[in-house]
Amino acid sequence: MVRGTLSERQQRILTFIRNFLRKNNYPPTIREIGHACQISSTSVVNYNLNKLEGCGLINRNLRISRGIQITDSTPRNLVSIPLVGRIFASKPVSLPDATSSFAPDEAINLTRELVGDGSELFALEVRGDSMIDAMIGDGDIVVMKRQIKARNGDLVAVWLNDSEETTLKHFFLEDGRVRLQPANPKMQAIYANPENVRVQGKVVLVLRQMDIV
Amino acid sequence: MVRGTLSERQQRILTFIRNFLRKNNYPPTIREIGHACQISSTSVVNYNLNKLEGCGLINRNLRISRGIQITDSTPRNLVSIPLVGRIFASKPVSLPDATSSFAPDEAINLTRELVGDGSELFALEVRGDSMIDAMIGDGDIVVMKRQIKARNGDLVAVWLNDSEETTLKHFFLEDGRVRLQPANPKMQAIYANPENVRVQGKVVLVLRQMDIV
DNA sequence: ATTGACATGGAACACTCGTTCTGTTATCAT
DNA sequence: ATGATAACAGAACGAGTGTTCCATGTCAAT
Repeated sequence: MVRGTLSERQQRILTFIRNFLRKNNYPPTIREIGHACQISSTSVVNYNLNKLEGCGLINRNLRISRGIQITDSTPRNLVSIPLVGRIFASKPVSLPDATSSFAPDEAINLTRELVGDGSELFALEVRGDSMIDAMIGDGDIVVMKRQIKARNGDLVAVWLNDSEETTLKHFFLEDGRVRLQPANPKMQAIYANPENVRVQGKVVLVLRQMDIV
Repeated sequence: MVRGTLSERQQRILTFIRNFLRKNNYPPTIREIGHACQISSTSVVNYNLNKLEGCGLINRNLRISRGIQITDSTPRNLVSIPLVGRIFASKPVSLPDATSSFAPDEAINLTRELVGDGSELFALEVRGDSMIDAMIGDGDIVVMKRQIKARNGDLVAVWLNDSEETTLKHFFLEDGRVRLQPANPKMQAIYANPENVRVQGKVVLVLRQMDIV
């Protein structure tokens, strides 16, 4: 049976499951479906659920209660990224404590499509225009992956010992020295001694949110 | 009971529920939790679940199977935003057809926290460095809300009739003329006649994705 | 009319699963 | 010691829930 050849009942069952799932975060039982769709018999619901599974629209885990999964629909794989603080050019980034928990409103939720499935992610809000040469402005949010080493070309947050500041630059290790290249091609690169450069993390994603009316 | 005063068992139960939910899209039963956390007695699981509910970390729907909801954590409200094309400075943006459907891989999923619940959203990939004065670089993705009129201060995509190009600028209508202000404060504003300016949409969010290892 | 595939109802059965009850252990203040 | 309280274990009960079987109705093809 192909998609499109759904009976009206099957259509209603499917949308009911979707709505129920969105509202309750758990799937309905056969009897709940039947009640909502005016089907008195559990066997009929079961019958139509099997049809829907035949179409590949749902998955059923037999013998367990509420064992219905909707196959299509939006990818549910969200990552909750803690917004651990703000980044100033004059201070090193304060990295999150691995054991600490964070308030839920201080987190950014993004899909895995965007940030991958790696852990060790954290987000910082940029303060000031000091990162403007990396095309990152005041109020922007940078999602970073905590790592100590950088590969050539990575956009990383680095702490410079001598000038005592944190900046976001593209990292290159060349001829025994570190070249820190701004993203903006009009601006000059900085050269530094590797011992004076401490990599704090690598930028995975930049997010700038405008006012929503 | 306050957060942070969770016993190790309660902590493990909570994370197990999270993982189970992410994997199966339906909550576990008391016995499944017990099995995973090495708790032989269902009453103990029940006991700790009530504790967790007391902290407000979960909600329980009594008497129904798998009736556990996690209160914090992932908001399920995703918006699928069609990636309708690329934006070049030399061309007007091609707006999406309202009736056309789009391939699912050509969409970006974001939470409503980030983009609001408005419709009329579409995304464009920026090509070239022509928008660099708005701190938007090659490869960036701008999420836009389709609208014809702009309010002062909005970052909008505008088509300039005389110079025949599209740029992203902050929009100001002053003294009968339009001031287009780059985001980068170091750069000069452009002044134009209102008849020569056609607003194509307002930028809601900018997204820059780096390479993920 | 007859057949057969398909969709439906109703009921009974058996397993799943939340709840509750009783009892045990450990800790701590009285 | 004594009692109170928190945390735990085991068992049993009953409601929740998926499954199965049999009977009924519909509709097109024969």
